[in-house]
Amino acid sequence: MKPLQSLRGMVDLLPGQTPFWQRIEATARDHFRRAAVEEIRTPLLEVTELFARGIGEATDVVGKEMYSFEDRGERHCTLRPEGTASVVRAAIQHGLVAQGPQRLWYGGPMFRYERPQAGRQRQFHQIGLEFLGHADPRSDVEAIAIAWDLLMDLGVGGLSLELNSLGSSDDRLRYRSDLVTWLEAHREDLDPDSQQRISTNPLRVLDSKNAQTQALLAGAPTLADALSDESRERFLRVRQGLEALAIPFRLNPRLVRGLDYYGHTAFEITSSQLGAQATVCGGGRYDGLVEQLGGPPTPAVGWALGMERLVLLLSQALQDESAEQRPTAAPDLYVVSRGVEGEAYAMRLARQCRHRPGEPLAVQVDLSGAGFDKQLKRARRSGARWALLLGDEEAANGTVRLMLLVAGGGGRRAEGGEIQMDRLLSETDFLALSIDQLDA
RNA sequence: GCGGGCGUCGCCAAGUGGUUAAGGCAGUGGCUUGUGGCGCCACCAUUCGGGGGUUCGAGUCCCCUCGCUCGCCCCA
Repeated sequence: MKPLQSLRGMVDLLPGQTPFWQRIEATARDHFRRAAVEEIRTPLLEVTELFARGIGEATDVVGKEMYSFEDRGERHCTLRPEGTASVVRAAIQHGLVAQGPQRLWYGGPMFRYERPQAGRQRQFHQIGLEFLGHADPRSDVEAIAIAWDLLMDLGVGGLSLELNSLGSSDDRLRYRSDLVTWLEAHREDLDPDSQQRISTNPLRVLDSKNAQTQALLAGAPTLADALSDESRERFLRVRQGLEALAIPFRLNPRLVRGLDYYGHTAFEITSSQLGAQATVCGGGRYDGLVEQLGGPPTPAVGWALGMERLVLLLSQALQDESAEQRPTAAPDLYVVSRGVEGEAYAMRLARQCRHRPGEPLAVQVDLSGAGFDKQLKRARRSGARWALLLGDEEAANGTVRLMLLVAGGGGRRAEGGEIQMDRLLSETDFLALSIDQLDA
């Protein structure tokens, strides 16, 4: 029988990886809690129309990247390609926006049918933040600040924040026609992709990666010049807000978001260490979306960050750190036992250690029944600080032999001592014990 | 959707048309039911991602396909 495989672009996270994910998730949770942002969870599956209307029919995401199908009730369903549309839908459906401004975050898998490459999969994971009902430029600033602080706290270096204003929808409409006029006049000098985009999505020509096109664009009308006084003032206040918080940013007049719902503030946090898919976090303002999805007119701002890309950066950043600092799931205690009485004693003791008053220990019991040296070898490899050695003798007199497994000289060395069982269970600072504090 | 590179054991990896597919790590069992980063012994790919073809003979050449990977597109 042929072994089954996961679908293309669907990735398993093995135990060696999950500690990185847990660290990011825990840090994010903590930052959201401290910023009074509440969690919302929405279904992975939504009606297709939500994304078609929310993200935009003409976008690549909707046009060719969605996992869409009909369910048994002939409903048109889509595995969510992003989180914002669902959050907005849920907020409208449950009348959240009517109850005042919402500060929400979400996390979980998203699905886009794309060709996998570095930092891009078909099932990928995002953590996102959405502020609904805030129009003040300070809400843009705070949203960005939360993302920035979170990434800084994770110790991911080499990041830069790029910022732009897309203006109001009127600004963009006006600019769009100016730009199309200009692009048509220079059609011959553009790369084929960009020529194509004049009719499909002219703003995207701005962030073309073609060097010749980029050089040519120096003479094109800029979005900044097309902004109304009001939009300009708004953008200024966002920049001043970031400066006041000492968050460094770089203005990028070419920064254009791919989803239709963005306007005014648009930003990306990118890393130089990621290859082609360099954006770790992206977001901006989307004042029209709530209304477009059938809700009351509601200003909004938000962002999403890509977990896979962040994990990539985090594991790079931690490569230089010592093994001790890297996140692992190593137990505190590895229990080695032999003999009928000893093995029973081990099971009992392990359970008691896991429920120790004050300081429960993470305990792994060796269940192999192999010889002591084999079990000890595994104890060393488990990464545990201590090994407990239990046999019938210890079971009989209520002692345990304790072995310190310390790092050093390229491996883990063990030094032994003895400790009474009640002390093992009551010692308040067990994990900090050193070998000479043992009973024998 | 388009282009480049690559697929030999869980991981790393030799092999480039000739008979039985190196080796290392990990794993399992033993020497050894009782002690320390060991050591020794044994086991661990009827088969080289899959399918066709060329050939007396294919892991090695050709075609298709699947997958991985990097880039384009796009995006987080």
